[in-house]
Amino acid sequence: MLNHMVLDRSPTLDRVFHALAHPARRSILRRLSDKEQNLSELSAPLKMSFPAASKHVRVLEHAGLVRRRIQGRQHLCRLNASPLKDAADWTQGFRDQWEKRFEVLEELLAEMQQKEETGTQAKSVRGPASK
Amino acid sequence: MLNHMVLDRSPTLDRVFHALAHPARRSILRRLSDKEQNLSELSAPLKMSFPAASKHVRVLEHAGLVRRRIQGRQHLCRLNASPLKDAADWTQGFRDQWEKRFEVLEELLAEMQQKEETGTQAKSVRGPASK
DNA sequence: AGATTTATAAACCAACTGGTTGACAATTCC
DNA sequence: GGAATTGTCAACCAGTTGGTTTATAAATCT
Repeated sequence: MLNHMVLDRSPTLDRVFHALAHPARRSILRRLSDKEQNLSELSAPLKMSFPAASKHVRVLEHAGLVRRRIQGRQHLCRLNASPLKDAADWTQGFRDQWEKRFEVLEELLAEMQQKEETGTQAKSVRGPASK
Repeated sequence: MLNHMVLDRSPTLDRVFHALAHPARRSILRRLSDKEQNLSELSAPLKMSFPAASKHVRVLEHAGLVRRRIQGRQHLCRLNASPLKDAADWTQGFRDQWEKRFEVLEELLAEMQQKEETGTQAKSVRGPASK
């Protein structure tokens, strides 16, 4: 456990992960990675009312993932990806874990080869695995 | 926009990101990356009742991040990190975005150097970048 | 057998989410 | 000036979250 528990208490990560936990908001982020867009454009493809979409954008804003710039009657939104990096960094802290299964496979393979080499005697060719 | 909107509609990602959006649950995951632990051990450092901690573990389970194995009266929990990889992959899709600021800086730097080299004549030194 | 440990279940609660509709304000188009 | 576009706000609502407490079940210890 390299990181202390206190590092998991991060209101920022709370907000970012929560923001990512809704498909509509992920869709908005995706589309913003292309180009700046106003609320009407962002809400158009979503199957919900305009105010609902507007709320989702606000959630993204509060998570620091979206910045808005008002120009006339339009609110132009652009992506701010740096909080996404924080989220990515947090999850990457577990990379060893999800790669571990390869280690296990390698171990198993090594074990099988080991047994094959010492092969000739019939008994104990395949015992119940390591444990 | 390389990925379609439909790819953002993923109940699995919904559950994983939602699971990560609470500090207690992130703390649990962290501690499980060390070793298998039962519910009492997991709940001990959390400032909440045992049933509350138990509920958090269940949320992690439903997100596929934790597997439990009952042994006597203890429920031993272990981490299953593969859904974390999915989350990491999703966020990594924005890596270009949060690295873009460096590109901009590099461009700016290049432009400044350009101007310094060609010194005397000011115009048409660099058109607007690639795109 | 009785006490302790480990965990679930149920009832309850306040707060928040995610959606709706309707009214309104400001900007831009004709 | 009047109409259309863009967006906010407020009220409302059903469902979920995140926590509590109390009661209960099952396994283990003495």
